[in-house]
Amino acid sequence: MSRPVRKKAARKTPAERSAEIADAARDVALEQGLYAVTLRSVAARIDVAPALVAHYEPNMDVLIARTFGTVVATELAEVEALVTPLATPRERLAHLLDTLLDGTRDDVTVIWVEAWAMGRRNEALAQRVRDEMDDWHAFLEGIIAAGIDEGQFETDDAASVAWQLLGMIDGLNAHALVRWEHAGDRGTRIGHAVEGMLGLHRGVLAAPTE
Amino acid sequence: MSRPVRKKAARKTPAERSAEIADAARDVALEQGLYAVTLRSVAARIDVAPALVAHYEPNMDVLIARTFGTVVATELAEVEALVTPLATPRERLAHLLDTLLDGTRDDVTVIWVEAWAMGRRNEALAQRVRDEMDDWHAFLEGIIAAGIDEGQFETDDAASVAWQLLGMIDGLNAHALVRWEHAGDRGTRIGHAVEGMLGLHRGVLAAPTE
DNA sequence: TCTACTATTGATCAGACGATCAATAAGTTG
DNA sequence: CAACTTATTGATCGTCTGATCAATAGTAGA
Repeated sequence: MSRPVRKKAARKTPAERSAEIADAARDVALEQGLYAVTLRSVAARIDVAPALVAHYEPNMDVLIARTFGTVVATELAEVEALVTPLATPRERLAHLLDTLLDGTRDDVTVIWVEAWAMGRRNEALAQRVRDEMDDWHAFLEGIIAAGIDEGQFETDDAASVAWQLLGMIDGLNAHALVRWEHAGDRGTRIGHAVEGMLGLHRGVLAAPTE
Repeated sequence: MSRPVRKKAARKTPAERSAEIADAARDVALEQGLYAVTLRSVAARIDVAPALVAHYEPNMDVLIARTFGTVVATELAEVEALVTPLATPRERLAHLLDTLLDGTRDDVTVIWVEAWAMGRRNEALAQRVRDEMDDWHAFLEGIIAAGIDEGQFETDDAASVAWQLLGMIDGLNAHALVRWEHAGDRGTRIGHAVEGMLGLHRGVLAAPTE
């Protein structure tokens, strides 16, 4: 006689349960992508009835949008913490590129790519995507502007360079999702493009800092 | 008394029907994306029973992969026809960038973006994506190699520049899918980055050809 | 004309999805 | 201890998905 695998879940405070659901959604998204974030998958992960998730999240589109937001905002915070301490804008930029293109963040890349596609059918998500892109853009622009101030970079439009850079990073990472062979060395030779955008002499960006 | 809307479809030769299904799948993909290419949506578009589509396409993953392939290969052929007649590699490259970043090809961009995401669950599609990326890469590399031969471009690694360029184009276009404000002027200022990659003087690429 | 082939169909299956709702039970307040 | 609130549940609905299969009906060839 096999009995039901799950007993009734312990009653928790709304705050606790809500956080638990958010965490589960985040984990599912990182492991299997945004399309896998469903009522049932989230419920199963915390061993709870699907209806409970629906009770806390009356609209799945919103949960998906929020999950995207937390994943991406977390990544930005991590990269910021990693790069900001560095001494010069040039170092910060070089280290940022190395970090974002080292091929260890495919889980987040999938979420970005799926978000661009899903955003056309999920306006809450689209809004969130725009917001997070704005945050990333502001971060990059800050580095570039600092470089201009210190006379390291030369460009008349830091904002424009920033979104070009973002596009480049996101595109190269997206390419890697299908394991395209050429995507392997992403990051090793992106330097010249960036040097071109910032009026640097060839090789300056990749050169070791002394 | 409402009668069934559809009579039995006229019997066609396998070749005809097969082509009809392929066309319908392509139209659905261009209008609503790859995720909308389903047995039922394709069948409905040509006013035929879903089972008939299944009869011709025993596996939807394969139909989706093939649909992606035709859409993307067609686009490549169009761009090639547009650009190849131009006199110099510099002109070809400039015109290619203008064309691909003019914001009129979102339908194809969606297909690319969805394909990168779907490719992780659909190996047939992933293989096709890699193949089409190879074709695009070869095309770009050809232009760049020609530029090197003619002394217009300066780089030691045309292949590497080619995939960086691809990444840039795809990333910037993907950003536009969620109608990010900054994505509006994609293409107007991509020049400096390319100039950096190709050792050109600033502004040379965007300058009018005389 | 008779036969063989097969294009096309409706019916149906099992599996997902989001969502809703009445019933239960755990906890809180009086 | 009783009354109330509400976290949690199972059951269920309607809709979508890919897939299978026996039955029907055009068509081509002998």
